[in-house]
Amino acid sequence: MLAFCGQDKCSIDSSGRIKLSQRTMADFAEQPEGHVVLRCLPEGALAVYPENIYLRMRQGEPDPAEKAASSLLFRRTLRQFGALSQPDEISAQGRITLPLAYREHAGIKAGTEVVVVGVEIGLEIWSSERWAEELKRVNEHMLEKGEREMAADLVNRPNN
Amino acid sequence: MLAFCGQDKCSIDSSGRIKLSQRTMADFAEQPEGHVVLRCLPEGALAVYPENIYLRMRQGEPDPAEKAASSLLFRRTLRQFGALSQPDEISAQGRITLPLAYREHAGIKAGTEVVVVGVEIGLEIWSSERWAEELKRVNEHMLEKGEREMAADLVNRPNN
DNA sequence: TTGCATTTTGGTAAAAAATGGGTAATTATG
DNA sequence: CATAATTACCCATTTTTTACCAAAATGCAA
Repeated sequence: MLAFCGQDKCSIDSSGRIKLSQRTMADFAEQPEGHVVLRCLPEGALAVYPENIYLRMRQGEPDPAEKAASSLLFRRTLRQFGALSQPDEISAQGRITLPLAYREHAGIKAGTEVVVVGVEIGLEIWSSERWAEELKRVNEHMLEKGEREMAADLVNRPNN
Repeated sequence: MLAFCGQDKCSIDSSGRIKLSQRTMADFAEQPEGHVVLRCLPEGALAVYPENIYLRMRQGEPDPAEKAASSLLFRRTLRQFGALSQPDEISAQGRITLPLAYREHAGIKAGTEVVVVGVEIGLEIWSSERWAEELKRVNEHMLEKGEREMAADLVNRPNN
């Protein structure tokens, strides 16, 4: 029921772990043994997905080995998913450890504040600064789109 | 499930060996044979594939002898795989020895740091510097793609 | 063939890092 | 304002990593 939504602020401890809120833990509770998949997003944040969600994202190339042998582009694709995704688990106490390489990708330093954002199919973890920028960007995009909608309404359907 | 993924930093000892992480060793342990194939990639890194994956890469050629007789291009392909791939094995302690010629190809000096990268069908071993460049390139590509998506969203579907 | 020197391999101990748990402080709630 | 719940920080334990050393294997030359 309305899983994975809202925002939570929380802090990263010195070994790179965050404690999830009760609500968030409940959303992941169905996962066997707390297994989830962590993924680096190009926009500079980390995503946490339930395993089945990730598998659906990654559903398959028919013959990856043969393609990898001949195509550099395809090897990059494998690299992009392989290197930037890895299994992780949520501990019994609701903590999740973010590997160093992934923290660096997301611009998250140990001891700082992060924002945990629900994205309906899973979570995203943002550094506070980047999250503020992202929110701003999304908002501006929507406004711009609205402007264009208004303009189009004038042009296309003047008698409506 | 989700084998060969994530990134690990580790160092090469003075005789050119690296110690794989627990997770990586487990991924190889699931493979039918203990043998692996080492391969020099044109992008300047080394790949480590389970033997069965490598065989699948190479089984695409129906009649290599006949082709080799007539095609220079094909002979170059055979050369590329023959010379730049060789069997290797992972020791009982999870260590793998990289031959000097292969290390040089990948720009890896003894005693330095390398990054072990999962690529879903196997591993890749990169020098730290080259991996940073490769990651940057992959990321910038994805970002550029994202920007174009955003732009298209404004132009194409104003009523959406 | 034999002895020496060099490289390679496996093991071990010290260091570093990850993990789990507990407690104090802060925040939310009645 | 008091109580309860949550959070974050800290410390002890365990695991993993790394660097070093010894034994074995290999190659070379006398």
